[in-house]
Amino acid sequence: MSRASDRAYNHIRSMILSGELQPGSQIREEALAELCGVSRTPVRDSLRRLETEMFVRRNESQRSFVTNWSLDDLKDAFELRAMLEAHAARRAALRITRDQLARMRDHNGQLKQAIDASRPDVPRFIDSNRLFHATLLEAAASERLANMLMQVTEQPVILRTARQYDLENLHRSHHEHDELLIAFDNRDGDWAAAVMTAHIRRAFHAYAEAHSTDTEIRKANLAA
Amino acid sequence: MSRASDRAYNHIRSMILSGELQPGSQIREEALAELCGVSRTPVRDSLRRLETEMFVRRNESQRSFVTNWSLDDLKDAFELRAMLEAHAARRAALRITRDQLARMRDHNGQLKQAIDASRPDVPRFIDSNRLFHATLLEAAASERLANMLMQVTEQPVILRTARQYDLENLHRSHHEHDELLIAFDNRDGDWAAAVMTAHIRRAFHAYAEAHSTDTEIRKANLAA
DNA sequence: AGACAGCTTATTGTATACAAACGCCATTCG
DNA sequence: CGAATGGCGTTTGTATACAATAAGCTGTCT
Repeated sequence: MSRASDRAYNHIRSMILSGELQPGSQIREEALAELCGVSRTPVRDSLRRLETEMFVRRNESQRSFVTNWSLDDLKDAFELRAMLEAHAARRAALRITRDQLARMRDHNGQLKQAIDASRPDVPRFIDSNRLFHATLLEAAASERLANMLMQVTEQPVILRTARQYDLENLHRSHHEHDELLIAFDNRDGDWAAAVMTAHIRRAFHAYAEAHSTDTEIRKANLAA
Repeated sequence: MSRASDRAYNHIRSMILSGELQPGSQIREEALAELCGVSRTPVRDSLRRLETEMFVRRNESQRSFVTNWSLDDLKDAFELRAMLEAHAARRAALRITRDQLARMRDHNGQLKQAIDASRPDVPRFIDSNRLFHATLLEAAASERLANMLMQVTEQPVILRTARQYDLENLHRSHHEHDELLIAFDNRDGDWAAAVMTAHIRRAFHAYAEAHSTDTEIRKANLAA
């Protein structure tokens, strides 16, 4: 999309991600337009897009609100993501090219370097991880599947998950990716799908654990 | 959405479904605006929406075209639909209320009446079928899943599938629905998911068979 | 006091004018 | 002759003004 529209979309999205726009709060088109330095037209486009991505919700009289995520919503998104990624892995196992496989190996190598450093390089981990999954999706060769996966992957809470991984989880990710690559080598769709299911579900588990700890800490702080 | 915008959306969508707008053809905003009797603004909204639903595709320079479906795309959509509906069935089996179950039974009863008449009432079959699946989706209680399923169910080719069922397939649908209801009664998610997978895959098989027959006939006509 | 009607204000929806981008075609230069 | 370039027409993007709708408020009537 064009410049103003893109700018508005990215701006609003990042304001939601950063919490600058609080979950549940109403957002008005004109206010956003001023914040983004564009007119209402591109803002409206962005809001429609963010609405389909479930970042934004509209009430019965067309007013927009930042979506307020419950733990159930999150579980839901992860469940769907696990299913879709497993499906993608199965398809990829049957279709992946030598070149794509080589690129996935490379991305996983980069990922390993990022976590083998004296201090883990989390941004680099996230980037390699993203590229790994993107290449897998390319190998799965289903535009529709790719679109759907974006919808469940680009959620605020999911985006923050990787940052909450401890070192052990980072290494596990690397090993799971490795196993995935072996499954691909063997063109074993069932294996690939199973590894991927476990991979995503572990990610959810790691998040939920960190989250519940957070919640407990927050409760403790409030009590004090 | 509001009146003009809705009107434009439905109008354009139905023109695509009816073939009035040919697959692959370019569509210009202003032309559509005139056809719908509205300005470009609501037309643009509609195009964005139809684009996320993959009815419309845009090239790299933002021009819009009616999506042109390949058999692979179709297979893809059915595969995803089978997976998502099975997931929905599994969730529904664990959550469905007495009321929802009663409504599903009722819809399936209506469906039976539609096909037991001396001449099957296909529109009524389609409507009961739709309500049956909608109630299942309600029982599955995942807004995100519902949105995704819409995306793969509302496709032109899929919408036409039901019309291509022969009488035997109509009856099979009824029986599969019945089995699903028994699985729900027993709160057996695995069973429900398996029945649903078979249900959707049979639908695809029926479509593919009719389609290939069509194609063969067309080829024969061209050869003659 | 409570409820409801009518007015006022806030917010979104639509139309339209203008700006920008892009494709196409012709023309020119190597 | 072919490729590059520049202008023209077409199509989409953006801004803005105005219309429609919904929410909130106030005052009145019961």
